[in-house]
Amino acid sequence: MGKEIPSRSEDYSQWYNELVKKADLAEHSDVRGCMIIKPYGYSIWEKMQQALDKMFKDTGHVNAYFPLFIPKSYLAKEASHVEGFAKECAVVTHYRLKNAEDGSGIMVDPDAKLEEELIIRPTSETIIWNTYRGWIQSYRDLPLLINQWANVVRWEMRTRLFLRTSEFLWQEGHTAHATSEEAVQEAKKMLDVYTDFAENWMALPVIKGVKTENERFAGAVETFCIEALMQDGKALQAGTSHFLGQNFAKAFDVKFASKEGKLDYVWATSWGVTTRLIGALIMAHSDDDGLVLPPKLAPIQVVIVPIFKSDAELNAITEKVNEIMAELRKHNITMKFDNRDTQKPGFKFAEWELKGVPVRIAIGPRDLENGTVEVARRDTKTKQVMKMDEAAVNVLLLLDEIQKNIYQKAVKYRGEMTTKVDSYDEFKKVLDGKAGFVAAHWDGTKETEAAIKEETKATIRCIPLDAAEESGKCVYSGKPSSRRVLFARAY
RNA sequence: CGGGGCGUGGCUCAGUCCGGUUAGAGUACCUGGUUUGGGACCAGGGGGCCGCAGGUUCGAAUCCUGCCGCCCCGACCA
Repeated sequence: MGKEIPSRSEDYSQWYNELVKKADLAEHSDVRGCMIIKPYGYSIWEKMQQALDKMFKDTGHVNAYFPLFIPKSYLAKEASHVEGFAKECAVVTHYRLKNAEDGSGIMVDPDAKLEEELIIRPTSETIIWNTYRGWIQSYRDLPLLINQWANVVRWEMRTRLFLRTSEFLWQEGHTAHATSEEAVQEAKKMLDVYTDFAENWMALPVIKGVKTENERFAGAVETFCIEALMQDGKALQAGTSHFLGQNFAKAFDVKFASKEGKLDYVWATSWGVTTRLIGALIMAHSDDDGLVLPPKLAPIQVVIVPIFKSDAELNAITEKVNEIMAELRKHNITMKFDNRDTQKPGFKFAEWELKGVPVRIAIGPRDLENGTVEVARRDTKTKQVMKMDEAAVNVLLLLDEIQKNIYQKAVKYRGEMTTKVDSYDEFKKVLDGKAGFVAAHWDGTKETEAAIKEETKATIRCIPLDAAEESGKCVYSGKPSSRRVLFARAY
């Protein structure tokens, strides 16, 4: 983009919006709060889906699909669940339109009112648990490990491309278990899967943790999460995994006969990640020139730009390019040979950098003469000339190196942006100054958490799972605390 | 729903305070030519009910009234 990443948060929002549009990822729809994901943006989601889906399968899960519509009465069955989602539900009340009698156009037919309203799913726990009742009778039916890829609708007041839209795409896993321990283990296992995905695919370091009661998912006993840090110093929840206890089993009367012949409610988990991850990817790695995509998720991993004056020259280059591409294709590298004659090389360089393609190969007459190619990497913006017959193998190594490098860069940034503080003054100073994660002692009460949120807009992102025991005093109340929790302003 | 900002060719905007020729620029687009190792240049061309409706005026993008829409900030949230 050739524009510096702004540090002020409003400017950062605008910069982000501009980047999303310029890189051809998505745009706002005319439909309230909805987003159109354009082909380039969607192809990143497809890459994410492929990787995640394989991880789910490898951990024993299978895919299924449940209805978009949820009868209102289902949603009402779990008290805290309905309370959590009631304010943001889209509701279907009628099933037919008709021509208005006064000729003013089309109108909702008042005679076509539904007896029971249907809610467009904001999440599928209720309809799935209503279904599970019929699927589970015995311990032999357990565990039930199902995932669904779907869209959901939450009527958000304020939307942002990818980070929060009225409709979004996600995957939601819903599992049923015979014991509490097994369910907790499942929730933690899926948190590990998300962590693995974030760090090794997205090159995004995350903190694994537990949510406080205030931030817990509506209907969960415990919410685990991964929290990431964006380049403007704000935190982003990148994924959640919930231990639901027996809440939904009780609400939907899902019992099983144990080996001992006793009847008991089953134990549940649910877990999900969304297209928000694309937003995370953008905000974690982009630089002044545009997107920086980790090679493992880049829809195009290598772009090849020929530099030519004549058709003859292009033909000679194409011959060499085909050899390199054939070699790379053996390793399942996705490539684009940008042989358009309508744009100049400099234009193409800038365009593919904006789109975050990790590696660019340029071949011109000079290279044909010397038997070389120019290889440029997106993350460091450096380039080197190398022998043509070594290009393929070097590019493979380079892709790995880029993947590691952007991860390391993000780790370093997060380290610099995580501050331990021991007083409330310091706490506020850090939040208003460099921002980022603030590790502080907290007395464990809702009231303190709410007061801090009210005064500073910072929330407890999580209680890190690996938080060391450390006695201290709550920065707000001065009461004793046994470990630090992570605060931040968040998306 | 509150606070701020904005609506002018596809996009980004100037012009509005202080009304006055045919409404401008950059960019994108089309044609021709020269170019091509970091976002090309020259020449020509097409494209506007200035958000909508009403009012004031000899005359409105500009002033007044109402409405609609969008963006940013906050409340809500993945």
